[in-house]
Amino acid sequence: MTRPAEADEPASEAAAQSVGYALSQLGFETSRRFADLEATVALEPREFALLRAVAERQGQSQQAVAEHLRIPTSTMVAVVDGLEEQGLIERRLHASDRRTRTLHLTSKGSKILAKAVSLAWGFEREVCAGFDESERSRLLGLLGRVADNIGLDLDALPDRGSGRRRPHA
Amino acid sequence: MTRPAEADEPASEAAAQSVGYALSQLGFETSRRFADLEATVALEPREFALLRAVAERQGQSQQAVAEHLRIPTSTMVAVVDGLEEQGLIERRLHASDRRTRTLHLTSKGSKILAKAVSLAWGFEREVCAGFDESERSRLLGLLGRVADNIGLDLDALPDRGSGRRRPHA
DNA sequence: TATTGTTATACTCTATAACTATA
DNA sequence: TATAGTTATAGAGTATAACAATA
Repeated sequence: MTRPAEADEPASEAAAQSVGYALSQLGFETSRRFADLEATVALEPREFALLRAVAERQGQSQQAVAEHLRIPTSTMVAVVDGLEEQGLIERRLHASDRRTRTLHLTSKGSKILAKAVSLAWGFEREVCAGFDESERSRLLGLLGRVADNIGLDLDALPDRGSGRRRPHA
Repeated sequence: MTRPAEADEPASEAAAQSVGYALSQLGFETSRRFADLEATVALEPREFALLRAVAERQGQSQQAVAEHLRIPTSTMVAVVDGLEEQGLIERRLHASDRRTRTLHLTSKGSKILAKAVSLAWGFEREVCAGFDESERSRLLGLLGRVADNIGLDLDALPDRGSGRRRPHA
């Protein structure tokens, strides 16, 4: 970036011209929209994430999935409870270790997950409406460079620090 | 975008190739980094926003600023209390209406704001490291189109719904 | 003694609504 | 009666740590 770096540049003009601000706003809004969309199939984002994690390799222990998702086990219990009540996953006893519970997708859970994934792709199409393939990959490339700049691994699972974060403004 | 839209595309591969996911992750992370950075001058993001709003036109009523920032007046009180305790702004009595308090930046507040703005620009340079001017404006242009696609006005102040939002994953 | 999962609890953040003092 | 600001309160969400069963 070549933009001037005067410290006393009018703060009010910074917003529209700032990549950081734009990313913050877009991230907040896309998360919100995505959550609203998944609510259509009665899933919260983290429930969606959990379903995907379980689908990826069924029979994982509850703790293994919790670590994968980087949520504390106490939270994990509540999320699993909810999904089990909805009949989307089920806890089973581990073959040899009776302390651990393995997680499995039910057929209903599998159907809901398929719908949820479909919704997610629909959202992606909405986000990228009017982009041809080269534009979309260019955008992904630029975003990847930004991620590198701030040391974020886009392929990794989110590292939710100690909680909530608001868009800066 | 021209990407195929199969509903049952492997969810695990979606992440890295998805603009929505990338935006969500980047937005979360940039917000976090920005907050950490502003903490350097003992400011939270919304305190920074409040300082900017007051600086933009001093003497506004507390309520006017609250509406501008879209935060409930009860929250506003707490934020103003904090900034006043730090000596960055001060409440004054309105000339003619003794119910309202007008907000003013102190000289200390002005200095801190200048530092905070400088930090924000430094962060922007970090985010856009290695980008030449045309790349940066291309990125801003693409992000602007995404914002249009989802009906987000990047020039407007954030509309924080009923609270926290996590990156979808 | 260590580990899996569970429960209890305490904390932060936010918003709603009651309250006061003015108008 | 309406409005600016304040205070009180209740809810959601989270994490920490005590706990029970098993290894």
